[in-house]
Amino acid sequence: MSVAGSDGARQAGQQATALRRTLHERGLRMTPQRQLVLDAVRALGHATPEQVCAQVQREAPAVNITTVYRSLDLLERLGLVRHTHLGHGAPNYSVHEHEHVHLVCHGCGRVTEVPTDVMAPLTERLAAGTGFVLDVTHVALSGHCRDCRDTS
Amino acid sequence: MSVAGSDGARQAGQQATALRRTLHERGLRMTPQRQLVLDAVRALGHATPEQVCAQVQREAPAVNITTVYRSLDLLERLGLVRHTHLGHGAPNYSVHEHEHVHLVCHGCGRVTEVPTDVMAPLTERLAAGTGFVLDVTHVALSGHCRDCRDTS
DNA sequence: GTCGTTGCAAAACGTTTGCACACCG
DNA sequence: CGGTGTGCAAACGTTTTGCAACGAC
Repeated sequence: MSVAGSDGARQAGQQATALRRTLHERGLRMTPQRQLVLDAVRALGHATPEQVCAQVQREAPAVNITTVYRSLDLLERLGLVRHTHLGHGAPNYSVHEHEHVHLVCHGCGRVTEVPTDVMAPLTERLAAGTGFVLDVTHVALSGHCRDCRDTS
Repeated sequence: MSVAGSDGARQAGQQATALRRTLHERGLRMTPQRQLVLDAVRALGHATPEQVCAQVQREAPAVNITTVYRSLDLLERLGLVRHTHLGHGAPNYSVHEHEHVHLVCHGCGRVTEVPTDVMAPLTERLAAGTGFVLDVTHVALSGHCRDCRDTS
C-alpha cells in the first residue's frame, strides 16, 4: 500500500513519524490507512467523511469508508483534526491547525472562512455574562453572503 | 415554558384562521395536520421532528411522520416556525416568535438560551467586514458551560 | 371535479456494529 | 505471536421519495 503520489509525498513523509509517535504514545498502531486519512484531510482543507474517503481511495481503492469514519474519530481524539457542523447533512473535517470560523450562506450554499478573532467580542461577552466558554470553530454561522442578501 | 393545556387550546383557536389565511394567500390548503403540527411546535417550545410527531399523535394517532416533516418544511417556508441545528443529530424546531441563540455544552449536553443581542457586535463586524448578513438563530454555538469548563 | 395533500412502503442517506481475517509491533 | 486495526455486510436512525387514495375548496 504505497502512501503517496507526487505532491503530498514529501509533506506526508515529514509528518509520518509525528503521527506514528503520537499513536505509539497511547499504545495505538500506525497504519497506512490512518496516514492516508490524515493526508486527505490536509489536502482537502475541509471535507465530509465521504469526500475524505474518495480522496483516500485515489491512492488506495481498497480502503473502506468504515475505516475512514474510525480514523477520523481517532484523529480527532488525538487532536489532529476536528469537525464542524455546517448546518444540515454531513459534518466537515479539517486539520486542527488552521482555525477559522465558517460562514454558510443559505442562499448559495457557499462556505466562507473568517479568522476566529472576529468572535472575540462575543466570546468575552458570553464568558462574562453566563460563564459559557465558546468553542468558536465547532459550529458554522449561517446567514446570507453579500451576493445573496439582496436577492432573498 | 408553559404554553400547553387549556391555554394552548384557545391560542390555537385564535391562530387557526391566521394559518388558513396565510395558506390561502399562496394557493395552499388548510388541513388539520398542518394546524396540529403548528400547535405542537408552539406547545413544545423546541422539539425535534420526532418529538413534534409524538405530540401530534396524542391528538391524532393516524398522522404520519412523513406529514410532520412536510408540514414543518412548509411552516418554515411560511415563516411560522424555524429550525436550528444544535450540533449533532436532529434539528430543532421552534415557533418563529421567540428568537434566541442556543448555546450547547459539549460537556453535559445542556442547551442554554441567550438573547440575540449578545450577537450584535459580531453581526456588525461581519456585515462591515465581509458583507455577510448573519442569521443569528439558525445554528447553535457550542462550548462548555460554567459547570463543565473546569472539569474538561 | 380539480388538484393540493396525505399515508404507506420503500429508498436514500450518513453512520455504526459484529465478526472473521490481516498485519503492526 | 498477541492483540489492535481492517474490510465486509448488515443494521441503524433519520429523512426523502413515488404513488395511489383522499379530501379541501
